[in-house]
Amino acid sequence: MATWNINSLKARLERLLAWLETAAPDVVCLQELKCATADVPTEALAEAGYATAAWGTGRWNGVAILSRVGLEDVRTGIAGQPAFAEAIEPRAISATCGPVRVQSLYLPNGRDVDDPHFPYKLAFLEALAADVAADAAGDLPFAALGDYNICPTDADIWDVDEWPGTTHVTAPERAALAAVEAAGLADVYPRALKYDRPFTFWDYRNLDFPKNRGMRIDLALANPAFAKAATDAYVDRNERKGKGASDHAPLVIDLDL
DNA sequence: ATGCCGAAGTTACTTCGA
Repeated sequence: MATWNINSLKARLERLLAWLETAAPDVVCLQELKCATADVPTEALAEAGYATAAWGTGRWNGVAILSRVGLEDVRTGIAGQPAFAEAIEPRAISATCGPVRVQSLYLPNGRDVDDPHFPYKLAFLEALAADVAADAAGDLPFAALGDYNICPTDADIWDVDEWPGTTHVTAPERAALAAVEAAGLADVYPRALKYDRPFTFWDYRNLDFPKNRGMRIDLALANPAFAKAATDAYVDRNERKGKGASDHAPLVIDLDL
């Protein structure tokens, strides 16, 4: 099982297909497709062995679930999902893949604490907390995976004092995230493949990746049945290397089900 | 080696991301 903000499905397709072959995940949650549903390369993914459920509207946002173990009961969006600029954005999709149910999430960035995008982010999290409650309490292994655009603690950013903006680390965002977890989901904390902290995002600018100026903002929030089945979790930082990389690395979770 | 931002709509520049 994996979650990965690929920052454009079209631009990342070759790397995605190569990664699917080497990492061989059964289920992958993708975010930031940056293409419309009709433009999702479902045939190429099918040739790689994966069924695809996707929701995208164009150049921004977009989420998908890839699965080679079944893909049933697909649902787009979340209950009570708030709109932004009068649009319901493609930021959530969920499906049952064999023995697990997963939700692929791309939370709003927030932009700035004074920007309308910030209360939108908090409202989205509030709706999410209610949306996941039933699955969180259920017996079926369930996880809400994706780019939450929040560092849960100060340890989840290279240096909180250097963070030039104010979003991603504020108390209201962390409280809203805690409310999602309070619905019955636990943060599946991954191990780092290098250095001591499992960052999942490094900005393209300022040599942030070579200097390991990263953030852990891609999370897997799991219900007890899912968390109990997790035997390992890590961030595949090798996928952040080289030309044509996404600015996020995949978060991979091994499950024994 | 991990290397100084990238994607996409539109067409020279803009918006967005975290």
